[in-house]
Amino acid sequence: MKDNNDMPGHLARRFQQIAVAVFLAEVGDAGFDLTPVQYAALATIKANPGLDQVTLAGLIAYDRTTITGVIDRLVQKGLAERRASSRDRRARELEITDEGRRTLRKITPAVESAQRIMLRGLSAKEGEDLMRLLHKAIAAGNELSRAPLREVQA
Amino acid sequence: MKDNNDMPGHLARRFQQIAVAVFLAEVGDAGFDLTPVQYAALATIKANPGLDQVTLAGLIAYDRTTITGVIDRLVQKGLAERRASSRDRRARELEITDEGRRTLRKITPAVESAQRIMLRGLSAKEGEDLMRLLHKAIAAGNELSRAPLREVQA
DNA sequence: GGATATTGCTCAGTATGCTGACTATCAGTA
DNA sequence: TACTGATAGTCAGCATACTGAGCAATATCC
Repeated sequence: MKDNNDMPGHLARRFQQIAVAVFLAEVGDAGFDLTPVQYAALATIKANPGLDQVTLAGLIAYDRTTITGVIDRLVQKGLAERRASSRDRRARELEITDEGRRTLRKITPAVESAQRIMLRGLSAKEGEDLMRLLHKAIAAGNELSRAPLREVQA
Repeated sequence: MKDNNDMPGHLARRFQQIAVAVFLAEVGDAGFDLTPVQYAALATIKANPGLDQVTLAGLIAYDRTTITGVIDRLVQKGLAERRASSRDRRARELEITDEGRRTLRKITPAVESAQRIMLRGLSAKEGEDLMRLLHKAIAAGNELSRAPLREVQA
């Protein structure tokens, strides 16, 4: 019988599990309380001021029902703001706060350190290969999850 | 600013997200209601009859608090049994049921199909490379998560 | 043998992720 | 303008994962 550990799905789960643990440890040691998911959302809000929740979800491939709670927590921590859109009364425009900007800036070294640690078993070339292969597999499977990645339309 | 999509942590999350979606779709189409996590647990119980929950958790790198619920659901579906150990009254010995065995056998094609689909963007060699690199990164990071992989001691 | 430490398991609480349903709103069309 | 369909967001419910705490039982050490 094939070992679980030889299945890509199982390896995916395990790598993700380690990645999250490393991220939380590094960021926690730096004195911040922010999850990988919250970090990605906050960084994307900063890079795309005023975007709505669906667009944000598409940019980081989160489900729209997941993003609601993530933003709730960012708002609750004072890192982001959610306000009604004037163009479309269904939509909420998202903005990063000064506090959010400060947090992002100060947290960056820990985030970068985490990315290095989760690849620490690999050489530089192997790390690049892994990222390239993951990218390729993800691109091919993008439409297979309920929350595919969506580019911003011009 | 570095794009989220260039961070190994983000790629890990996305690949895992797709892997789970593909698994559920293939297994669901085959007429079964089993998650990737439940499948791995059930297959590991079958391969190691009578093992206790902590050992099971170690073999598939699940947290001990997570495994409780997973087993609850396997038992509830009639696929596994949990009974008190005679050697150690704290421990629960796990066994697969006939129904569980039948399910595992019938579900295998769908599981294998899912593994192929999640790598469909890659050539055979690229797929092997990805698995090898994931393996290596995971081995180096094994102790960094709360739920590391543990071999069975002889 | 008895105190102490460790271990197996469970539980409460929190954070992703998903399915499916629902409301409010907008867009296109007859 | 009224109808229809699509879209933005939320909610309830379920399944991982984790933190931290606790209980019961076993192991270890003096």
